[in-house]
Amino acid sequence: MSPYVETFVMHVGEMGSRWGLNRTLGQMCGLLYVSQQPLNADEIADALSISRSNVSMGLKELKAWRLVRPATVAGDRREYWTTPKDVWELFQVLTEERHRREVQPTLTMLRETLMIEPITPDDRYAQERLREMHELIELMTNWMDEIQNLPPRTLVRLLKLGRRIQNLLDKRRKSRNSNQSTDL
Amino acid sequence: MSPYVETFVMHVGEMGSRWGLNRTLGQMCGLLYVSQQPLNADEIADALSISRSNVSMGLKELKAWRLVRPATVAGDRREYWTTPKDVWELFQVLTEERHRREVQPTLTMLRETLMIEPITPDDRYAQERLREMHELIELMTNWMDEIQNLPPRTLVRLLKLGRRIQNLLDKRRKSRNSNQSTDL
DNA sequence: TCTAATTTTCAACAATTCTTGAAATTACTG
DNA sequence: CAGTAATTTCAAGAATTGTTGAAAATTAGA
Repeated sequence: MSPYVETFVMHVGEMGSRWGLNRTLGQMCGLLYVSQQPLNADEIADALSISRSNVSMGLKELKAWRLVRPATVAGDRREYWTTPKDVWELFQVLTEERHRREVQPTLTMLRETLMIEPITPDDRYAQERLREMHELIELMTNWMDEIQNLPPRTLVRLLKLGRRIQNLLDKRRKSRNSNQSTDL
Repeated sequence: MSPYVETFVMHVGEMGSRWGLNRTLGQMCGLLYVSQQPLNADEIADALSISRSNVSMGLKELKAWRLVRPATVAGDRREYWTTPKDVWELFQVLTEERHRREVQPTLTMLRETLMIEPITPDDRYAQERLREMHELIELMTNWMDEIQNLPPRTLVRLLKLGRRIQNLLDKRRKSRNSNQSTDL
């Protein structure tokens, strides 16, 4: 690894644990992301100075994360690997997977718990807190589902708009109030 | 803890590690969130069956996360604790803190690395990947900064709009193209 | 079908992270 | 300004998580 690449790979390694992966997974991802050519398991092990079996396990996990994909190199029997190279795609995959692991289970738990009838006043208070949390998560989840499928160009427009979104929403509300021809 | 509360607290404990906290921190947060009254350290230790010193360490970390705040109970010398009870506020704090821990360091590293002149073709390719990643993160960061300060009601409107945001953006672009009176 | 290259599995070991009780510190109260 | 209540610190041990080499399984080609 060149020093240039190494700086980056070591950093994503350090961050890996904060992103729900771990150090090795982060390093592997980072390395594959900045490598022009797909790499095979031995090359990864070599570049990161980790064991071949660690790479095998790491690839297995990264497959589950949909962060790596196989690539074939002509005339070579070994499997080669790479990540999506489009940051938007990478970001989308990461967001979806994190949502699946970090949010979905909680949503399920909240739905189930909210079915139970609270008895004591304390439980009724707790239920109210759960209800509000459920509402927020459901709102965000639905929004993400809808947003994910928009073309990146639309998302960039939204991002660049920033807080000016408020003007747009205000304007929309005004026109919907004064006029029946809505786009809803 | 009542079984009702316990279900919830144990769940957020399990999820804690996926949210950048850990099991105990998650449990403490969950417990305080659904408790009508603030709790003191002994009550927390008791409810979660963990040691008093563990609670002390946990509170220290949760303070750093801005997820707990002190509350005074009249006629009691001990410190009492609670979380913000508004899910929107809770969500905002969690998002800000996670951003600070999970994204800011990477942004700094990318900025620094992008200052270095790549020599080899491989390094130039790597730099291009870093540049794209930097652009995306910066865009998202700026957006979040702007969005965070909007009133929750505006955010709810945006969330409920979902993918229909595209219509709105299209309409805006059209009017800006055909007409100089923009709100930009 | 057999062989050799490659990948995966797994149980033992290593490293990291979490938890604890005891001691130290701080903050009240008489 | 003691004396006690409450909190924090810290080093040792417990639990969890990550890493490895050896062996098993798989695969491709002869």
